[in-house]
Amino acid sequence: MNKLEDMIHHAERQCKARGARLTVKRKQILMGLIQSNKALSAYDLIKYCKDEFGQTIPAMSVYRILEFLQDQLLVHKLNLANKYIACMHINSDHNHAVPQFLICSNCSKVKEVNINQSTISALNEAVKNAGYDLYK
Amino acid sequence: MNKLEDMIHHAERQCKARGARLTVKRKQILMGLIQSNKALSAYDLIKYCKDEFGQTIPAMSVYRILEFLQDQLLVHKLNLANKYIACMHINSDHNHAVPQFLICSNCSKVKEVNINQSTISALNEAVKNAGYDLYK
DNA sequence: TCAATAAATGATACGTTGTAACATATTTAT
DNA sequence: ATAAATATGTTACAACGTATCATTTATTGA
Repeated sequence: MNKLEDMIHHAERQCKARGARLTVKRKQILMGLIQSNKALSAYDLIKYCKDEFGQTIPAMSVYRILEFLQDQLLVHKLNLANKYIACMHINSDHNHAVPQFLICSNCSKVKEVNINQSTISALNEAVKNAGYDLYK
Repeated sequence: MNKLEDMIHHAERQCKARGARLTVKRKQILMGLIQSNKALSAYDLIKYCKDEFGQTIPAMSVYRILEFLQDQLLVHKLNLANKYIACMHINSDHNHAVPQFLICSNCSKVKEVNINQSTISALNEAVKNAGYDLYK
C-alpha cells in the first residue's frame, strides 16, 4: 500500500463531498505535510514546494491554503508554534476529538493524541489535588 | 505560603551556589514567567517588564537572560514555539528528567511532565506496533 | 457560448520576532 | 584603584506573519 497516495486520494474525495476543491497547490502543500512527518512552518512549506515542484508560492497563499486545509480537517495547526501537521486520521474514519500534542522540548518531535474531555478533566483534577496547577 | 517568593528565594540560592548572579532584570524576567503561569515569548516578557516595573529591556537582553535562566535550570524553552516557561520544580529537589510538554492545540495550555526514557521507548514501541510512526 | 459571478491566487507593504556584531556599563578580584 | 570578567545596551538586518488591494482561474446561468 502507498500511504501517501491513499491519504491524498481520501483527501480529494473528502473535499469533493464538501463541495470544496483540492487544487494543485493545495495538494502540494498537503503532500509536504504528510511526507515530512513533522510540524512545519509556512516558510518550510514554501521551501518544500520550491525544491520539490519548482513552484514559487507566495507566503500569503500558503497561509490561506493552510487555513483551507484546516477547515477540511486535513491539517492541524499548533497555535503555540504557528506550525502545521497533517492530521494522522486523514484516511481513517475516526471521529475527530479535541487533538492534543506531545511535544519533545529537545528535538520538537510531535505526537498527536486524541484525549477525550473526561480524561482531560480527570488529569486536571489529579494535578490540582497534587497541589499544582496546569499551565495555562 | 507565598509560592512566588519561595521560588524566587530558591532560585537566588541556587544561583549563588553555582557562582552565578540573579540580577534584578533576571529576577524580573523569572518572576514574569512564574506569575504568568504559561509559556511566554521574549516579546511577551518585554511587555511584562514594561507594564510591571516600567523597565524597557531590549530584546537582545531578554534573549540572553532567558538563556541564562535555562542554564540555571530555572526555565525551560519550548524549542518548537520559541517560548519559555518557568520550571515547575524550581523549589523542589526533584531530579530533572527530560521534560515533555502537553500542549493544547486550541488554547495553548501547556502541561509539563517528566517522562523517563524507558517510558518514551515503550510509547514509541507501542505506537510502532499499532502501525504508526511518531512524528519527528 | 459567453458574460457575470464566485473562488483562488498573486503583489505590495508593513508590523512582529529573532539574532549577529559591536559598544558600553557594571561587578569582581587583585 | 585598576584590570579582567560579566552583564547589558545599540544598531542593523533577516525571517515570519498578515492586511489590503489586484489579478487570474473556475463556475454558473442566460
